[in-house]
Amino acid sequence: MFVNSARSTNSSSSIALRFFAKLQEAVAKIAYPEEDRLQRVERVCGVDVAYSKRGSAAAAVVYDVGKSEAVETVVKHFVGRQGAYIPGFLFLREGPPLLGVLSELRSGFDVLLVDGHGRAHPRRCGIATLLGFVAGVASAGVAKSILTGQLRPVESHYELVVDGDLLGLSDGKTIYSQGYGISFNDLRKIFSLFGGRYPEVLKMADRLSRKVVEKT
DNA sequence: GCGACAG
DNA sequence: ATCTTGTCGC
Repeated sequence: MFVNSARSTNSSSSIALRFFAKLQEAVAKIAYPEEDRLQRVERVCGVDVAYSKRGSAAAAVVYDVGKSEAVETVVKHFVGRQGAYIPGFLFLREGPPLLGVLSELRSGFDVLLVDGHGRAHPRRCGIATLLGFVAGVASAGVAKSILTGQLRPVESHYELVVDGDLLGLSDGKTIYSQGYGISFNDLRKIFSLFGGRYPEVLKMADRLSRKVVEKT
């Protein structure tokens, strides 16, 4: 399977991208429950990918929030140049390697944290949502910059809104949004749990993936 | 047509 | 994401 990516990055430029866009729209329709689903958030799993010209490395870290320590770690190195990054289709680039490390994890966790957006996406289905759906686990997106929408101050934090839709929560820097199988209220719990900041578990996954890929 | 555009 | 020197602040 190939996807046009050279000059054009919009969803109407390629038949394949139009298909994937439809997939995102379909998953968005069944990903966000109204009722709360997260009973507890004691263990979280953070995933990230790092690159070099020769290849890439994906890391998954299961982390005990109460003890503030990693429970299990998995890293996989992939040889070869990765596919191009296309705005709105990050999952095409990072989905496969992330699914790879997740499948090797033996520890369980309450929610998957993905470096990127979930519902805060043009089609309401970023990599956090799609990865959670494919892996069959509850998930949330944690991004370092906005893809769509704007921040508006509310109380002591910010809300990410677009056309009147509430898509995420932010501390002004990091943006949290619903992934697969969690309500907005569940997202609030997660946001509060990490004080709205970039979670340590994702920093660990970031450092680990970079460490492995740099020696390539 | 123009600008924006997770990582 | 990665590349990459200097610089501001604790």
